[in-house]
Amino acid sequence: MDGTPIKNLKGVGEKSALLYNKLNIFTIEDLVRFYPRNYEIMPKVSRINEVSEGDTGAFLMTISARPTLKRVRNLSILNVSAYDSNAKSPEEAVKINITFFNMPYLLNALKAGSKYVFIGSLKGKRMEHPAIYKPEDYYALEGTIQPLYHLTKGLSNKSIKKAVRNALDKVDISRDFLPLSIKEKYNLPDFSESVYKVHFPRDEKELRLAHRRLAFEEFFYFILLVRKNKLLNEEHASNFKMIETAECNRLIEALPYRLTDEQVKVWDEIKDDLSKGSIMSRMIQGDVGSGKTILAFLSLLMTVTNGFQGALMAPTEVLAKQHFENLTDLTKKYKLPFKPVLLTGSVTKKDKQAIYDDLKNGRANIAIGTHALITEGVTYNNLALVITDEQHRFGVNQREAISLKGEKPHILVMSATPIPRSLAMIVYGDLSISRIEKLPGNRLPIKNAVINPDMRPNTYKFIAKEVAMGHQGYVICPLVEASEEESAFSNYENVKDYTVKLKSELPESIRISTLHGKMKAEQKNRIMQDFHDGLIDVLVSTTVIEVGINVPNATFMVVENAQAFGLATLHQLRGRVGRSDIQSYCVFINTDSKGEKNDRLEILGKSNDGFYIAEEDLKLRGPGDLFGTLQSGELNFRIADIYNDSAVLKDASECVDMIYAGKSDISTTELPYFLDMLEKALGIKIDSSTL
DNA sequence: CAGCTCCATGATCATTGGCA
DNA sequence: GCAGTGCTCGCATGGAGCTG
DNA sequence: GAGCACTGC
Repeated sequence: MDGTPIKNLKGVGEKSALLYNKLNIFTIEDLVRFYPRNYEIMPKVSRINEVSEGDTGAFLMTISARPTLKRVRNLSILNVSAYDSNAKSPEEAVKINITFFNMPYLLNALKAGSKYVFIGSLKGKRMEHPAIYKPEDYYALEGTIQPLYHLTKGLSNKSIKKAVRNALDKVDISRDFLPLSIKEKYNLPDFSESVYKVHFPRDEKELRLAHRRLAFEEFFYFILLVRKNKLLNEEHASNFKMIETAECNRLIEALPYRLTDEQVKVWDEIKDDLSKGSIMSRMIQGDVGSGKTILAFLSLLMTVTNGFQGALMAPTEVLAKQHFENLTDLTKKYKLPFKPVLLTGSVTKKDKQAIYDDLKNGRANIAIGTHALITEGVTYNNLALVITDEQHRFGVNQREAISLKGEKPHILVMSATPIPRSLAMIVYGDLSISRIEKLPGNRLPIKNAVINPDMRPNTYKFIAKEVAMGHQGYVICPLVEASEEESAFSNYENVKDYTVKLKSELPESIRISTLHGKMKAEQKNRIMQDFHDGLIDVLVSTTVIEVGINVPNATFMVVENAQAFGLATLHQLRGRVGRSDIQSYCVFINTDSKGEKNDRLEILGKSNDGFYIAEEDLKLRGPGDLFGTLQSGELNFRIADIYNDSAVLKDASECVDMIYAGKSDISTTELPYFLDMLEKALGIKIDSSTL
């Protein structure tokens, strides 16, 4: 393809090249593969009275007089009056007023008598900031789907669009990484065509097809990589073969609780992996609170007692510190042979050096920290086990990086991200998966209720009752404070007003406080601390309540406007209660008048199992719900999304399976080319004798 | 905490229509 | 490399939410 | 008005 620098494109000079660099675009190819973030449909031109109040429309208007320009302090205001160009006579034409702020140059651009298409929403007979098109330009765009790109300050959507168009003309994207037979089988268009159409589709059908094609390719190569990792690990004997040690059993016996059957089962699997002589790559999936951490500690214990080192990586410093403290406590309490060090970004250089030394000569046998554990120049004496907590930040490539780092350690991944089983098997295909589905025995399942707004009084009574029993709880609202203007969210409850409301609804003795993202960190911490110490009974909050915050005495949660949240978020939120042996409750208030999203809430009402919820959630999605709902944090693909494109993911997986099973229809003529390409482009080797 | 992107917002007078 | 011309595209600010 | 292409030096 084309590695020519972006600067060589017409219209892109020094300055904008730098801006493109900010978006990670350096070459023309990068630009061409800078896929839209979303799309907009250009409305068809209509008459004023054909569009209902508040909706966006396109109107052909004639400017009736030279615009007027006013200044108020630093604000320049431009008013334009225009009338419907299609009216039989100017006298009876509908007149509207259009306002632009801070765009004084339009004064001379919009000439009296000339016609333009304005796109915007009418408020009565006024519009603010419509987009302006010359009629002849707009008729070419009418009804089309236009791309919306990620921007950076200084680059407009328009300029990127233009640059992409140029680039598409210029660059040669005739290469195609998918063999013909596969394309035919799965009905996938050519690469070049797809790239073009994902930017500039003629209609939705074309867009979907192009998107599917590109997603397929992305998944396809991803899965090949995963597969390669899997083989790599299976093939190689481990240098760290372990044996079961008495210490582990001693710890299990000494713990104040018993491991659940599932935990025992997973522990057996881990022991087996570690002792059988090949490299372990295992993932433990389990909801928050399912008891993964103790299994991680046990694995580390086994490693240490075998005379090796272990590392535990957490996604954030805070979590790393928590792990470190927990492990240190455990070490003291049960006299375990751990000699842990904490290694995070904020450790000073001097201390770091000492830690490096300890790890290198083996004086420390456990390293706990963030990403820094593997990326920086840390060397270990005999690192045998790497555990990563919260997989999602460490993709396959990192997994590969870990195993490439000198001696290949065993890898254990812990994840609380509930991914439907069917998808997990594909995406984590290089890992053996263990699941912990039941919560530890002393935890009672949370009782859920999905209710209508008119049940609120009962809810308040319920809150009062719980508090009277000495319990605490949360009330979650979608917004921080009321927005002045009406918008899609204006009907939602907000933290500030709701606190006031609750105070009046509940007995005065109940201590209510608020927490939201706009507060200073220090203030937030204090409130969390107070809540933790039982000085607050009810905490009204947005979704900021820290993940990992653990207040066992919190037994109830009320979620206002529950339908406004995603299932995953709600499930995550609910995880804040039910953290002890006291019965906990979660109330979802559904204020959706049409009752449309009830399905999703019903799922939550029915089950506390994150995996079940994820599975059902997936079923509820239509084939390809809107584009542009990128899951954050999840395995990030350029264009594909494992949820929205789950069908494509399955196709691609099946396709790779066929290839490995030697059942692919790749013709013998293109096979060598395909294998060659795989190896050169991606370093993936497939033994051609299996094909 | 900082830095960034996205998104909504931004100023009146005058006019209008319903109701006491 | 620099100066001059003519082209296209162009707002500024603050809160919200995300990431390093 | 900023950036850019293009021209002419």
